[in-house]
Order: sequence, then C-alpha cells, then structure tokens
Amino acid sequence: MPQEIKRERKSTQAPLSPCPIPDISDDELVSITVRDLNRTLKMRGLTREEIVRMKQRRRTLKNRGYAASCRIKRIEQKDELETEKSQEWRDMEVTHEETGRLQEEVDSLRHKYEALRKFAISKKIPLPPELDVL
Amino acid sequence: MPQEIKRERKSTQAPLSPCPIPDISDDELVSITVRDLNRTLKMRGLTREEIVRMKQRRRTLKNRGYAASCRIKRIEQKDELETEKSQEWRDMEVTHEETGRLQEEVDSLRHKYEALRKFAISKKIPLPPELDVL
DNA sequence: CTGATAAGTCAGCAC
DNA sequence: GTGCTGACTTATCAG
Repeated sequence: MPQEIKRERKSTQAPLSPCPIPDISDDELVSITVRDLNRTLKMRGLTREEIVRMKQRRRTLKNRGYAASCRIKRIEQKDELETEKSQEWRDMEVTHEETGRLQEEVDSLRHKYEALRKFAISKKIPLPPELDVL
Repeated sequence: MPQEIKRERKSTQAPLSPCPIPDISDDELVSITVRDLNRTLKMRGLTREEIVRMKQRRRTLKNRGYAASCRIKRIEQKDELETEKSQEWRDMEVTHEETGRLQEEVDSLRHKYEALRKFAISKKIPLPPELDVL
C-alpha cells in the first residue's frame, strides 16, 4: 500500500543560486511586483550579475508554483471525468429500471387486451377489424 | 494554437556526468545487463569513481524512460476515461430512444384497451370487474 | 536493483 | 513578463 505521507524533498532550494539578499524570503520574492523588486535591488546597490541571479531565482520560484498548479489541474480534471462517468452509470441504472417497468407494463396491457378480446369473443360479439388485433 | 513540434531539449545530456566510455551509447548503456556492464567496465580498467558515475548515468537514463512511460500511461488513462464516457453517452441515447418507444406503445395499448372497453359497453355487455379497469 | 511517481527545474510556446 | 506544459532529474516508495 502506498504511504500517504511523502517526506518533503531534501533541501530543494539548495541548488538554486545563493540568494544575494538574505532578507528576502522566497515567499516575498515571488509575491512582490517586478517594479518593487527592481526598486529594492537598486536601493541595495547590487551588481548586475546579482540582479540577474535574483530575477532568475524569482522566475524559478514562479515556475515551481506553475508546476504545482499544473499537476493539481490534471488531478482535478481526472476526478471530474471519473465523477461524470459514475454519474452517467447511475443515470443508466435508473433508465434501465424505467425500461424494465415500461416493458412489464406493455406485457401486462397486452395480456389484459387479449383477455378482454377473448371475453368479447366468448360472448359472440364480433369485433370491428381494427380492434381485433393487437 | 500550440505548435505540434517541440524542438529537442538543448543538449539534455550535457549536465550528466561526462561519459567515461564514449564507445557506449546511451541506448546501449541502458539496455545491457548489469552483469555485462560490470564485465565491460572491469575490462577497460576504469577507476572506482568512473564506475560509480557510469552506474549513475545508467540509472538516470533508466529513470528517463520510466518518466516517459509514466506520462504515456497518464495520457492513455485519460483517453480511456473519455472514450468510456462518450460510449456511455451513446448507450444512454439508445436507451432513451427505447424508453420513448415503450412509452408510445404503452399509450397506444391503453387507447386500444379503452376503445375495446367502450365498444363492449356500447353493446351493453357488462364487463367482469377485473376487465373493467385499466 | 527495478519501476513508478511526486515535486522541482528548464525549454519553449502563447498571450 | 506571466502562465502553462512536456521532458528531464531527483528523491522516495513498493516489490
């Protein structure tokens, strides 16, 4: 049986280029606007290379989120399909029951019609042709 | 509209540890048995570290294949669900048509039964109670 | 070890 | 620049 709990990835962020600004958490970096980020970077007088790395780190963090959304979306779509399928199965079941009921009703009506017809015949009553057949 | 053709990844293998044995292609490395691999590595007198890297490269290549299978499987399962769903939809359509036919037949039989009953009554024939109702 | 899969990284496309 | 997705790598789990 698959374990429910998968451990967190070991130090996933480690391989990312070391953050030149320890004060900014990943959460902050990924949330602030580009405008604010640029302002902050400029204020701290980072080198061009540091700025590039910071931008790249932001993009990577964003991508991490996109990937998660993508996987969640896939799972939801699959669940949706399965839900629709089992709903259709239930509908089918209901419809088949209805068909069964109707078929029984048809059979019953035919028998009653025959019974009535035979009763009339037994009384020597000639039936009009259109009523003499089922 | 998404392009059909995605370019090959740029030098996907580049980040892998450089292959210590250029004679062995990825395809070969991933196909041969562990036993044969070990024999070949020994024959060429590779260092322990080179052997470890070779093993790792083999594992990574295998994993690449597993990941591909996993993706294909996911797509096939999705297609399967969609196919089943549309098949159920068609079945449903057929069953509804059948229900419609049966309902018409029931109605028609009821009308005929009423017509027959009224005919009998018009002839002043008292019907047995069980035949006097629908 | 082998195979499968979740999470993360990266390339490339669309907007 | 932003968001998405296919392919790839890695960590982990089951067998």
